[in-house]
Amino acid sequence: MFTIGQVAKQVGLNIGAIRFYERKGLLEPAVRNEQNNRLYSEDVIGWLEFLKCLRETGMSVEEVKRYYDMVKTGTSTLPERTKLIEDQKQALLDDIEKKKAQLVHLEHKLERYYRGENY
Amino acid sequence: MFTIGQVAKQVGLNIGAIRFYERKGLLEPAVRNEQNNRLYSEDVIGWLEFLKCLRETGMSVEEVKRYYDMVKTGTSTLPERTKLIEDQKQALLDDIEKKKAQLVHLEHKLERYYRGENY
DNA sequence: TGTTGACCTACACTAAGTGTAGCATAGTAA
DNA sequence: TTACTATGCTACACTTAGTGTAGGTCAACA
Repeated sequence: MFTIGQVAKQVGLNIGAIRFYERKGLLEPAVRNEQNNRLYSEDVIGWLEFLKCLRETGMSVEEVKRYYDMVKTGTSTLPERTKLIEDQKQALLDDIEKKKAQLVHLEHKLERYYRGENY
Repeated sequence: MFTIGQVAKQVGLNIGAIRFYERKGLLEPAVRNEQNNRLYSEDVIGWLEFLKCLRETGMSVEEVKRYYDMVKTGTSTLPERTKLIEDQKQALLDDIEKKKAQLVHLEHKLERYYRGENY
C-alpha cells in the first residue's frame, strides 16, 4: 500500500488533485491507516493513470465520473463505455488536427517575423 | 465597422469573451457609437483571430497580453516576440506528441473492450 | 403602440484544480 | 528529552478563463 505522496509522485498528479478526485467520486474513499492517512493499492494507481489520461484527452471530470460509475456497475455497461471511449478518441483526433492547423498559423507568423515584418 | 455581435460570429468567439479580453487589456477599449455600442474595424478582427489562435495553442491570457503589449511597443520587440512565438510553437509540438501518445492509450483500451474484457 | 432584438453594465457562478492556515503525528538529531 | 523536519489531515480561500443572468437602454418593425 502506498501513501498519497507516493501515489502523487508516481502518477504525476498533485496530492490536492487526488483528494479532489476522491471528493468528486472519481475514486473510492481511500482506506486509512492508524494515523488517518490515505493508503492506496496498485489497482488505484492503475485507475489514476487512466483517469489522468482521460482528463488529458479533454474529458471533463463529470464524464470521467460517468465512466467510472459504469465500470463499477459491471460488464452490462461495456457497450456504453466502449462508445464513450470511441467518442473521446474521435474528439482527440479532431483536437490533434486542430492543433496542426494552429501550428501552420504560428509558422506563418514566424516566417513574417524572420523576414523582418512587424505583424 | 462591425458590432460586437458581428465580430463574435465572424471570429467564433463569445460576445462575453470579447468584452472580457477588453477588460484584461488584450484589446484596446473599443470605439463606441451614439448608443454606446462597441464598434470594431477589420484590424481588430484580424488581431482577434490571431489572439484566438494563440489561446487555442494553450497560451495564457497573461502571456497573450505580454505579446500584445510588445506588438504595441513596436519593432524593437521583434526578437522577443519571435522567441515567444517560437516557444509557443514548441509547446504546441510537444502537446501534439503527448496527445498522440494518449491516443495509443485509448486505442489499447478499446482493443480490450472489443475482445470483451471488462478493464 | 408594443414588442422584438441587439446592445450595455455589474455581478454571480462555474470548472478544475491550487494554495494556505492550522493542526496532528512520526521519525530523526543533538 | 527535546527540538526539528517531513508528511499527512481538514477546511476554506483563491485562481483562470471565461459563461450566464438581471436589469436597463435604444432602434426598428408590425
